[in-house]
Amino acid sequence: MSTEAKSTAAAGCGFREIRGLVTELSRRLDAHQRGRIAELDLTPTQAKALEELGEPRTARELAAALCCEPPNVTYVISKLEKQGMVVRQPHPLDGRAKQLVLTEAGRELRLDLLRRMGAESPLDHLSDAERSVLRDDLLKALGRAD
Amino acid sequence: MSTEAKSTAAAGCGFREIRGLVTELSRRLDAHQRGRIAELDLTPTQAKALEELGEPRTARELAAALCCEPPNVTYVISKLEKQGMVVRQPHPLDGRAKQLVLTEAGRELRLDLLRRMGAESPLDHLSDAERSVLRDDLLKALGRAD
DNA sequence: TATTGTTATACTCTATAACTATA
DNA sequence: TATAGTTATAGAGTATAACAATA
Repeated sequence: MSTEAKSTAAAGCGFREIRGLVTELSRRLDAHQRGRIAELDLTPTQAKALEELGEPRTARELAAALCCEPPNVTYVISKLEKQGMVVRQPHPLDGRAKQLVLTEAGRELRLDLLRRMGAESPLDHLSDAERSVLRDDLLKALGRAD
Repeated sequence: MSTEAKSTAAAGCGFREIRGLVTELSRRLDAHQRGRIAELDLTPTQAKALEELGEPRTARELAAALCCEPPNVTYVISKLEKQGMVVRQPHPLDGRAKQLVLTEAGRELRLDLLRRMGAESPLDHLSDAERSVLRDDLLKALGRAD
């Protein structure tokens, strides 16, 4: 295709190639997860919030977990509340805060979600040994090999 | 299918752990690229378009490459055109279409971008051998090992 | 009649600022 | 005065529909 990228790639395997592979794998895993999430009529952010609410959290804590600002938590939680999946309860220790707590339906939905996400995966064709190797290499790439 | 979906996960390394590692690595690589892109005062989509325009493309082709709809190409290209990086030329074979062609400044910017993106990377601490192993594992995970 | 690119428009998501109620 | 959550509002980005020019 283009010649300018080959200077670095030619030596061994270059940054751009690995970046492309990681991106592709990431997209494939994400696509799989989005499929499971869509099966339950959830948006990705709703699903993330649902995952985080295994234990009650304040809006502030949830915002930190979701890496977003508090108004966005209000936005997402309001939708989940309308669907009857979560309720806002007064915080027992701080009258300003609210505890976001899953309803019975919310807990069921969360378990359903986690079950679906773990059930099948685009990595199923790998053997246990291959997965183990992949994990170790990823850890090494992230600079925290054991 | 087993009712205990985590039986394999608990034993070795599960889907969720690898997904998390791949996502983290992907985010880290993306963050690195966003840094390089921001250095040139570009948005990620502009950078992607710039990369794709190594050869002239029609808006339709660029939309396919960027996985978006044609109006969004108009949106992005109009910005790049205002910055003097690209021009819309009549297509030699189809009067309806337009060829999106980089200007001299656009070509320079594109090369600068590619050079910066390849210059350093969050994978620099890996040896050539380790990178090679990582690449092979990723290819295997993607189901197209050599 | 079909297709290319553009315009007009709406929707989603996210961010900042202002407001309230507690602390 | 500071903090938690909400509301109001604005911005970027992406989508659909309607349109003009061309095939």
